[in-house]
Amino acid sequence: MDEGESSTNNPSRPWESYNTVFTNAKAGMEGVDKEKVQRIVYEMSKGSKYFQNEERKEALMKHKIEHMRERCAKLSSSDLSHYQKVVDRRILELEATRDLSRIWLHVDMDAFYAAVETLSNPSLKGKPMAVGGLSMISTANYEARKFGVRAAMPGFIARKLCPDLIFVPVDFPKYTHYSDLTRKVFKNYDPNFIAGSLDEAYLDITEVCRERGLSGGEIAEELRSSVHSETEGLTCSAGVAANRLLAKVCSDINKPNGQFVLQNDRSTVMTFISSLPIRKIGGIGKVTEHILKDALGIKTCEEMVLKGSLLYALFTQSSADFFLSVGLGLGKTDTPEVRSRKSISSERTFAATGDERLLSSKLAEIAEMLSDDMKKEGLMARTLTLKLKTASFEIRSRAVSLQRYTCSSEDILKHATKLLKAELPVSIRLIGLRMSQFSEEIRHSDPSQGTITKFIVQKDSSRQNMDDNDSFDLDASKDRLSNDERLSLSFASHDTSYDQLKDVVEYEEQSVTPEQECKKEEKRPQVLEGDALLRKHKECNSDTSARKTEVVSVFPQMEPLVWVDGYKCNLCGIELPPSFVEERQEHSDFHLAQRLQNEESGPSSSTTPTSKRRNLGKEKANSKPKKQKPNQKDVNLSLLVDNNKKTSQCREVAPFRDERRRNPEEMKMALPPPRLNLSPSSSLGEPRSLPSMSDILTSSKARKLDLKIQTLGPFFRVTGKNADTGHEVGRAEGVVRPWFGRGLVLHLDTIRLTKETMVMDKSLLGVGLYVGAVAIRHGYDCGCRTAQLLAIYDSDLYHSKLVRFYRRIGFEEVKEVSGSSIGDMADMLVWGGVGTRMDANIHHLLVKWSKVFLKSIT
DNA sequence: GCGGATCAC
DNA sequence: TATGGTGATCCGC
Repeated sequence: MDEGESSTNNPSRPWESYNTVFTNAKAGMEGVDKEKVQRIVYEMSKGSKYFQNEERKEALMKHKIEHMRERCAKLSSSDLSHYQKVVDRRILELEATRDLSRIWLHVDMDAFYAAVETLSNPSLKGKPMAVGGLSMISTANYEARKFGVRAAMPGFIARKLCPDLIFVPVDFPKYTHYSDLTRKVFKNYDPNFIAGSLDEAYLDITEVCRERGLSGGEIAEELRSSVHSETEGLTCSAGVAANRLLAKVCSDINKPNGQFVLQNDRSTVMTFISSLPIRKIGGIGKVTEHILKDALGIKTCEEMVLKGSLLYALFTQSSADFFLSVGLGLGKTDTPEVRSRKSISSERTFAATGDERLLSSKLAEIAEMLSDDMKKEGLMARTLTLKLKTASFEIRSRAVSLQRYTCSSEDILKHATKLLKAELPVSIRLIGLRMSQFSEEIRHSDPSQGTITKFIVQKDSSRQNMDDNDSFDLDASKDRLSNDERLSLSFASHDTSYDQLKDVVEYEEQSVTPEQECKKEEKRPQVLEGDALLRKHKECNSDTSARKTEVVSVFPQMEPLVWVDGYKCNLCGIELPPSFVEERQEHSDFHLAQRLQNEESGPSSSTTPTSKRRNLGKEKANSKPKKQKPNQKDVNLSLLVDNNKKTSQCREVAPFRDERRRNPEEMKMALPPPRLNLSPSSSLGEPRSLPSMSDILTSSKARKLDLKIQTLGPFFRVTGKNADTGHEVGRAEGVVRPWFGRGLVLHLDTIRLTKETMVMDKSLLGVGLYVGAVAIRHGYDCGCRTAQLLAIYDSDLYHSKLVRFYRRIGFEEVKEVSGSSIGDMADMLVWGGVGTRMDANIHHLLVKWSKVFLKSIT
């Protein structure tokens, strides 16, 4: 830790001596051989998993600081003068909120747990003692602190520092009892006091002071004395100041068994705050302290104001506001609303293990504990978070939001198990479960009950095939092609207003022999981030002749799909009654997608929904999907059409394009207002616009990624190639089509990433995001509002990863297609499998991604 | 809404 | 031999 500064006993700067006290003598640590403590702690930690993790975290912090420095160095003087204006304005605004009319008192019990234990066992008095165990110490008494023993220190290290240390196990009921005694006292001074924890509280003593004509200091004396007698001997320290933030700082100054009063006048406050080290402020911890100190040279609260322009340039507005108000000595003065809990959790540490059965049983125990706690509190919640600490001390969390509120251990365990399985195999030393998003009594309805409005279909739409629908032509405004022309052109380049797309490669230009294609077909690709699965790198798709022929042979088949006898698909024989309008449309899509697929993967592929892995014939409809090894699968999504449909009667043929969206000016107006929040990546508060196709492509080039989009009528294909090797590393394909009254929908059939992706970009969102972004932007340019997909459920592990991946790039789960309901049947017929249907609002996706793509071009 | 981090006690 | 549990919040996806 830092060496204590020279301690001038300047009464107006008590924190300086306090600071000395803190490093040297706080809580009886005077005379501690800091060097020796430091050395022993280091010796005992060195090389351990814990230690390694600490090193990792430290490196991360250094990196953060370095990054902050770089950004700081890039700020121009005009940037700074701009932010200085922001600061000046903000200071005025904040200053206007300053309230010096309240008197706040912060009470903090001295070494509370240890003191209570000594109270109930006087023989401990005078002996070094710690509450806790060999793994962790909660509190140490003053005798122990002389040896350097401190709270949050592992017991085995403490014992090394102080071999005679007595360990007393924690006894919360006992502490709660004494805590209640203190609170009875607090209540006499402020019935609405805020209990921070068992051993500390904030009291607004303004009224008591006024009523009794006593100063804050006098009240503090009296209160502390009262606490001492009511608890039969416990001592506490107090701080008195105009707001809670300052009072908290003050209560630490003359600890233990002391108090400090800061007068309620502005200049006293400013003097007090000016040289106060930032670390003394609640909310500024080790990391923030380092970042501010090492990157910006801010060590004292005063410098928060002096360097305010840097803070506003480099941090979010809310962070900068906080820092600035700290620098001004401002803090909360109101009596806050009663805050209800927002989550409840249970977690346990154990000997690290990777044994699935052991972990399962741990998980079950924790689910049980959590459920019990919830029942005791009468809580129901719908978001479950699994927390893991790996053997290497890495913390992971995985969450799901459930359809219903629950507190049952069965529900919790069921979903927790899913989450856990998705992480295996992994060696774990801690499992935790947390529930949040509580139900409110007011809202009794099930939040999951999205309106599954089923519109009654009165008339079968006989036009199921998009072939006869001109609105699918992606380039309706110019040189519309006849069917014949389309065929001869094969996958024509998207006309594109983006020069970056000029280099679109026609399939004819590609050169891979059918032999190569067949060989490659055997190889299995790897997954995203090495975990998920993938399609092999360099797909068989690159065959020229085969593809061409395939295209020619496929597209002529795109005559309208016919429902024989009104209900039977003429292509595959599947039966769908006329009332299943949407399912029929999706089924039709399936055939089209399948053709596209065949065109790519060769003639050997079947063309019916009952083939390949999407196969889930009627006879298997209720059976569990076959488990496959992850590495045998593609990352494969199927985009569904929007589910909220109207009857054919209501149908309007949507214009192919929403022309409004083609107008850049109007497009801007449709955007959300620029964020006030000056986050690190926002440049000078300029309004953000959606990433254009050019933005995406430009940005991708910086990553050595060549993106191309090809279209054929409503179909599109996005390919991403490694700019250096020319190898394909990812692709997305699908179809754009109108949906009744809903405009156009982007139906993405597949997104695949190859093994090489890993080499190019370790980021999960890297190549996949770019490929997806081009597709989504394409959909946007076509006027689509919605995109949907099906994350195929092949195994717990794989499925969960897939869903998580799509969630991270912005899709949301719509429903589970599990095969358990009649409604699922149609989905299964269309998609040939079970899984999770997910969708996304295209505009939202672009907004969400804008930073990624706009950042890299500025 | 999710996941990682930070913070406090 | 060996480094906690609970809850909140913020930030960036």
